[in-house]
Amino acid sequence: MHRWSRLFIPTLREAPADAEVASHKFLVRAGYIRQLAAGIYSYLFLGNRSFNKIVAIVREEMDGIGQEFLLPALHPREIWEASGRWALMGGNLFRLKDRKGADLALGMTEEEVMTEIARKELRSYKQLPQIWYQIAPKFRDELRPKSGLLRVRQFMMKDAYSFDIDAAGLDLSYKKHYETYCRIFDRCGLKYMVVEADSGAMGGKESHEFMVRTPAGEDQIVSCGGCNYAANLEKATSRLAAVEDLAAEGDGKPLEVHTPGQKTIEDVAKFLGVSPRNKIKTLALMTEEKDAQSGKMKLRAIVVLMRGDHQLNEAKLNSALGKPTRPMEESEIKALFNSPAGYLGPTGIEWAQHVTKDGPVLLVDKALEGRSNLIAGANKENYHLKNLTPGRDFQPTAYADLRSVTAGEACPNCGAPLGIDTAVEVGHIFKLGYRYSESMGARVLDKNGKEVTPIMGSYGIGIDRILTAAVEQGNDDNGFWLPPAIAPFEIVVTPTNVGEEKVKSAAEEITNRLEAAGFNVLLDDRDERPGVKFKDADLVGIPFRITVGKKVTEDTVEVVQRSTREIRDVTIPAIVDYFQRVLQART
RNA sequence: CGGGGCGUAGCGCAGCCUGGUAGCGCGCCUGCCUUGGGCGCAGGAGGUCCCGAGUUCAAAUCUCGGCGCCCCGACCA
Repeated sequence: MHRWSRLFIPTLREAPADAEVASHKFLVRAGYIRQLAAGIYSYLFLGNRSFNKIVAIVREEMDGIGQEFLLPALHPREIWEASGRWALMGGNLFRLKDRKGADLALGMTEEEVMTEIARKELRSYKQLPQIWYQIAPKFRDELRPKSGLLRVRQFMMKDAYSFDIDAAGLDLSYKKHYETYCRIFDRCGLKYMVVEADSGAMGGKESHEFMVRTPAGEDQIVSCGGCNYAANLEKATSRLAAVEDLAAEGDGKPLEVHTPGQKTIEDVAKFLGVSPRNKIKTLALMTEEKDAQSGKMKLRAIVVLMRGDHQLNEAKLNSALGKPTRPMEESEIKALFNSPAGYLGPTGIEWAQHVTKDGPVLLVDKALEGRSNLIAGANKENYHLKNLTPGRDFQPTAYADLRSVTAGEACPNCGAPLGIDTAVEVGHIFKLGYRYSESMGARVLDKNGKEVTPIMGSYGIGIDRILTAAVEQGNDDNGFWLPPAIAPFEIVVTPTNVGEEKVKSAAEEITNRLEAAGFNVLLDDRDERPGVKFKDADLVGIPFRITVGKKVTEDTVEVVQRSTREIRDVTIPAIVDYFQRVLQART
């Protein structure tokens, strides 16, 4: 029997001053977690119980489609070199040296280790498909850990990897994960959305994120109220209303206009009496790439054109270019384009006509494709150009979707207005493709005895974030309530006065019977005043409370549902039946 | 890495400007009392004032250096 008086459940009346988000405040106040260092937390008794329940659900569901491994967290530099990520991951990868001076890394994901096993062991198409997973700590040297358990340096991840002979096989492995993830999050009692996602630094094509809406989240998700379209802002698109182009002025050729001191889009549009929609926003960026001949890194100018009222989406730009960029400095703009920074425009510059060719790259957002008589900087202090038409007055390297969707724009599928919410990512599935199997040299023989590279997928779930998201999803001023499936206890039994023999023994009896029926029950046998015990019961995330008080003389207790505060009298003999009915859905 | 803030008892904070006895609330311990929403009374324990150096007769307080933590931004599977 779990007696509160004997357990370590250090609840706090006040939240630590540095806690900002609800989950952080309450998990600390409720005695679930304690901080060890920035982004590093210990789980105490209640936290660990909840954590273990989540792990059990994930494991049970994953065992339905895959096999569990346990991989080392300490990785030799060599395998990260082999995949190319030693250089790519930058500061986010924890690195250390052993006493001999050899470089090691703490695993942030395990594509390399899993692929290394596949490379050495998989020989034949007959061994495929494989789905291997593990539940293990991951490490990230975050620039800024924050929000309690939401962005941390060490966390527990369920990571899975699939190996298939061909794309059709990968589709199936991916689908299995998609469905399994839905079952996992359903069983954990989370309200979640599945959104199309950008695959970012992972490479690969198709990708979905499992998101829980909360203001504490760090992701923006775009969703449609009219259909099931949902996507991460990094990936989302929308249907734009047609824009009326300006009429050509003069002979229709680019026409210089004097715009003294007008630098911003807003200023220029107002000054010329046009809408920002008829203006071109010119953004100058720099990226680094390897020179084909010398093999040395060199800078490459990237100029991006957006519709005046649109925002550049960095994630989209990154995936269009395949590498990150930084803003160009004023001196660089001057040196490369002989233009003052506020008046840069696309004309009169020899743009590379393909990304593989030398020269500055001109990427133009699709919203400008087919437009005419636009206005942009003239590469000359205090002047802009009218009558600009892409393709006629300048030749873009390429058109691409580079724009961030804004709330209220039309859904690409059905046209209904789109909404934007903040959310926290609890799961992410990727079709990786050949990136790791190729670079690390995994090969199997196919039916025809020919060597082929297996195609991979990778699939993650943040265990800690399931708990955090659940707290974010269910809390009020007094504390939080977890879904029964992941709560440390489903029921807390609160005798109002342990000094009264009848109350005390009834509480014990009820606890015994519920435990015998398989429920997780916490008996608050502390000799405290009722107010203290009620406050604690409200705080610690347990979804049901049984108050044992005066009504024991009538063989009756009160059952309180934490989320709704609904109170119901139940007779003691009926208590087990009652919870079997109410908690029936639990697994 | 840029900007801002903080570091004094387990938690929340005051004291610092203007150098001299380290303080408040909650929590904790003992006793009495009380028992349906963080009771009441009495007594008590608990501090390298983040670390180091300096100035000074004297430093929580002033100066310099370092470390840690939080927030905003940048970054981000």
